[in-house]
Amino acid sequence: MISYKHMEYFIEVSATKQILKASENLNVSQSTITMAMKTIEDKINSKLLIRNSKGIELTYEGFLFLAHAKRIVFSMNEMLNISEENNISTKGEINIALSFTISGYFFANYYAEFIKSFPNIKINIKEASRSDIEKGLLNGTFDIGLFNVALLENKLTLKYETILKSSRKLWVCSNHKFLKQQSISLKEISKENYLMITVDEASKISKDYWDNNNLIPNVIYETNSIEAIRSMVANGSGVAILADLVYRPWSLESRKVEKLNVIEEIPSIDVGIVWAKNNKTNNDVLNIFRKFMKLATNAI
Amino acid sequence: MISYKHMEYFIEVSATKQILKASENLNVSQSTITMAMKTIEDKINSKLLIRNSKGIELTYEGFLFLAHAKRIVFSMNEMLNISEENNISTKGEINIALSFTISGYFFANYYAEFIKSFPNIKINIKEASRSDIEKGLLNGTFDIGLFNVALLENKLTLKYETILKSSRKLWVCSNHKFLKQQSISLKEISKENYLMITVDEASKISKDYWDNNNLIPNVIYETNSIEAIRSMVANGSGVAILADLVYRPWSLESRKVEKLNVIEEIPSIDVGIVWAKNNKTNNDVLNIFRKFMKLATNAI
DNA sequence: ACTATTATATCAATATTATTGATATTAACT
DNA sequence: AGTTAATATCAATAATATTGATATAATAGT
Repeated sequence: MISYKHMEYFIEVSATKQILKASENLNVSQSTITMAMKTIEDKINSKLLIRNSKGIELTYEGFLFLAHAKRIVFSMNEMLNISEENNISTKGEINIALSFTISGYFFANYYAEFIKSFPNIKINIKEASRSDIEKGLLNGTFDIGLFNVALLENKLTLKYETILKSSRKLWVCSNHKFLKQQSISLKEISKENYLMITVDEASKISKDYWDNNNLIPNVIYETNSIEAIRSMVANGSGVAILADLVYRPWSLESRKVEKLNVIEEIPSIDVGIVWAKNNKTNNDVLNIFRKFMKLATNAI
Repeated sequence: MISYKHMEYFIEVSATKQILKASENLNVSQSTITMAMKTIEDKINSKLLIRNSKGIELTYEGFLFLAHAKRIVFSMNEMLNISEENNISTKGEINIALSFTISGYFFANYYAEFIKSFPNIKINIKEASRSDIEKGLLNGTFDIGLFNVALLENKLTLKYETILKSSRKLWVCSNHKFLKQQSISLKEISKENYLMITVDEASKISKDYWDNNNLIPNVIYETNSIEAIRSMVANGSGVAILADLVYRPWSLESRKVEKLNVIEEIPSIDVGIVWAKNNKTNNDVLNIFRKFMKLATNAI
């Protein structure tokens, strides 16, 4: 089985361009490296190295493997240092503001894990509109905001990091004719009954991509409730374009909702963690929270 | 030694919350998992699981480990599929435009690797200003642009992905008094002789962060040449704020350049790969190039 | 054409590590 | 106190990694 060691070996071989030199740098025998390289190539099932009398060269697959290996070794090293962090006892308080969508469909899981892990950090949560969150961050009411940063206005005074991209798909009921098609265009969708979600400026974004394609959806219903749309889609009342973020596979009832890709470019929801550049709050605590959210959401 | 297997085990244990169930799902004995978990904890040197009579719970370290493990397993799976891609024989042509900085300090290595890996893809490279690149992408002259996307203007018609963030630091000579200081502020820098780089709209960005802090640098020299600045900094003629991207550890001469962090927030160079949404060029080729650049630059 | 040099490859012996099955231990219910 | 349902331990065994000695191959210099 390929191990962490194998990858360190491979990285050293790539760096030195010679199996022998790599083995010397790693304090193992040359045959160890030769064998290890062979093991990797067997498992990957493709040649990674071109051996010649001067040393080795990477194949394209080797180059790809190297990129992955470096990432893995990097991640591994971070893991090995986990024990040193030990900031579980950090005390403090953070005021967090969430947009409606983030609050309902994103934050709950992470919140539970966070308070379990950091019992001494008090989190105050408030739901607010994107513009109110931005104002609050700037006047110090909130320390951290979580919302769709595609809409961020105060780009000079607020900093952010995107932690999750969630693409928008077409939702249809389980016996919809679209399910038999290879591809679906906005033009076709414009002929269907369309359910418009209005929460968190979604209709503003929606207008943009319909306008860009010179089309108008046949809106039969407008609502702030994602659950309402889910039900209506499931029983065939219409279709909607919504982010994967708010999708839940159907559980209780028999009727299901299916997701389909749309040909045209539709912007994703970019969930971001936002803070004011000049925020003076206990920085340890903010850093822990930011780091936590990044790590948690990175976990594929 | 921790292996890939260990991580799969750990992920399954986290998912089932029980060592026994995990062992059944993985078709190994319960003691195998118990031992494997112990091996991991020994190597990481911290408890990852809280064992109780109902099963297990993750500690905070366990939660962090899980995030890493998932990423690693994901990366591993991608690696194992490397052999299937096999798009080395793809034929085509791409017109690429680079900003000056990217051309001189970033692209060369990747270019060599790319043409070696894809001998049947012809790459035409042109150096141009950021605004000319944007125009060229929109009118079809260029397929792909590489430049600092912090400056991107045509956000609606061009798409991009950031592939590298390079932060800006203060460069000083090796016997500079700043090297003895704990921290350096823009205010202190404003009293030094300052060397201003003007290439690729750098002075525009520079003006922004000096203005934001209500300070004016004492510019004694303006140049388009990063090499000129490097030499002048090295022999003590002045200091400069430049991106890590263009830093090279000194080699030939004895005088060196040192890099220091500045207290104030200074924007990074965000190297991005940019293309027109409506570009009709052979999409296989563009995808290969984009994927290649992402992978290559991701490799820490 | 020969030889010295500098690489990688092979292979059987050995060392290390992972896995197992049987059994012990533990904590929570009843 | 006894039952249940979980994890922990441990010595035997299986699987894997490493080694040292040796083979093979390509290149450069004469």
